[in-house]
Amino acid sequence: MTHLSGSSTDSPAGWDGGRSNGFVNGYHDGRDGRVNGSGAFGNRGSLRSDRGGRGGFKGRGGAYNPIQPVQNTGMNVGASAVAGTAAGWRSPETTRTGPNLWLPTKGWNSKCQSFALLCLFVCARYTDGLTPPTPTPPPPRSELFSGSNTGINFEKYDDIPVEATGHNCPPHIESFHDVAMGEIIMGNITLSRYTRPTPVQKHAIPIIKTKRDLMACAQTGSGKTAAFLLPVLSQIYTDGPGDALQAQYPISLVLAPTRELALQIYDEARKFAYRSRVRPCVVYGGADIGQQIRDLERGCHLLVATPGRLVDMMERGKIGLDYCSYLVLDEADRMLDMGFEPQIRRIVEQDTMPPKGLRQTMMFSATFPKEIQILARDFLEDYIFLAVGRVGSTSENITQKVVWVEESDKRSFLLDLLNATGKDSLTLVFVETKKGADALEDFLYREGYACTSIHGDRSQRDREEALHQFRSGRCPILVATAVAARGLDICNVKHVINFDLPSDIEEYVHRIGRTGRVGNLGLATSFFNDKNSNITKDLLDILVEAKQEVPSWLESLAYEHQHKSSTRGRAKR
DNA sequence: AAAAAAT
Repeated sequence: MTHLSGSSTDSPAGWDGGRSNGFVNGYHDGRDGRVNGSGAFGNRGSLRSDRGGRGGFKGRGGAYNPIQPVQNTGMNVGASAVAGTAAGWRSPETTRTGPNLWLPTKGWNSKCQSFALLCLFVCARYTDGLTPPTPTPPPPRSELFSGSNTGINFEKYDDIPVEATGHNCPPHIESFHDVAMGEIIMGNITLSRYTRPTPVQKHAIPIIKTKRDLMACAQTGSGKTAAFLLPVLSQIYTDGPGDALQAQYPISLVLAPTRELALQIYDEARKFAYRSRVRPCVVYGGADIGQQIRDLERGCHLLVATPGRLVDMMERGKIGLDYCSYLVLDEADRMLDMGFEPQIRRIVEQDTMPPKGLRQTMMFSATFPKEIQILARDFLEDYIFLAVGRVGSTSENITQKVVWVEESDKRSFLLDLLNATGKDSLTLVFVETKKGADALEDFLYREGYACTSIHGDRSQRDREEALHQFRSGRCPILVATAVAARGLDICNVKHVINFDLPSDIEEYVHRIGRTGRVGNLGLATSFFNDKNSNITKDLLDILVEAKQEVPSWLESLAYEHQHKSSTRGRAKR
């Protein structure tokens, strides 16, 4: 979790351990009750044609600042004008002249009755086709907030050196109370049982609250997700939706490299948006697009997405990024590598999203190769670079073992490891190929182990089901490809096994980061043989830095490799 | 070479 769990690469989930079972069978429709259903904006016409794209910014008598949207300009027909007069979207500090739709009417502690009253008010008031986005009714608290799983080494995070560079970097905070995030956020922080911010949260929250662009690097499981969700949601509450009232114009966009990670971030966002008017949505491939569209039409202030499905939605005219003031790239180095970069440029630079400088851009990852940091500057303006610990380093809460295992011995060695594993802990086994994942799962299944597997050739339903079976402990062994390497916050993963080592060190860092999160201890075992010589040097460096035991054969190999390889270091990438 | 990401 990136949050304390939070980041994505870690996500905030870290604190409360695991996901909150917010969905069934891979679909997330019908998760909340609804006041007005969809179709609230029946008279708005098509997305593009009634706004003229960017042209919508003109004629407002002033420069448009999407980060601090002009309030109450009266320019948008319908919904925004109505909301303006209803004082619905203004800062709670400045407006209390009418029922405030953005905040609970009786403050944080009010119960569901006040929500019902609010709904009645909303229904009575908007009978003219100008109904605003549906408020999110409070789902059961227990569904959203599961127990905290902060570990015994949580306090040790304070020993990690922090680097924050850039113009006028605001001071860090020591407590969530040190920065004004509003009663809703503070209440949800309490419900999430976050007591103290993690280092990345201490620094990133004030930076984001002062509306600065940010490139943040922090170890896996150190709370990155919450580090961006909390301040971004807090800004949305404070600023109100501005002109982005219509369902299809999110104020904030979070992009993630895998569908399951997008889903996890969305679940975190729902947690922090509890009892607020902010409505998070998620779109990703492999799931019913019709359901996702219907969900969007009920209102979307914060959108979590994977790139392909988002582009599809944009091309269908279902989502406009014209008023997107906040852009977050989670697992940013992955999002900007060769596979994703064109799609990111398509979304961020070649459509209607406000340009850098007007929007606020935030990037998070546990790894961030120098070359990609340079590329990332294309999307940032006067940004602050934040690094908690060395970029790309691993948590000392993870015990890393590297063992020499020939290909032919891997299976029996794996069985030995599994047999030595406690009953209640989860084991994540990484392999390099999808075929390999299928084969290994079959093997373990035949050997009588309760296991499942996940990879990109599975149906989305199967993928989500496998993850659910694993998280819930029904299948305490998960065989996975790279799809599960980044960001997923699964509490109680005690052991990560690299049945096949990856070819680059970043992948290794993210994989083993599925354990040892938020101060908990974890174990990572990697099978090494002749096929892995490419990662020898980087792996050795990581082990030494994290004060791990280094096998003498690995040291020798690294020494030999150094003398025959001409492309050491980071010439690649 | 492989994995991921739209259909």
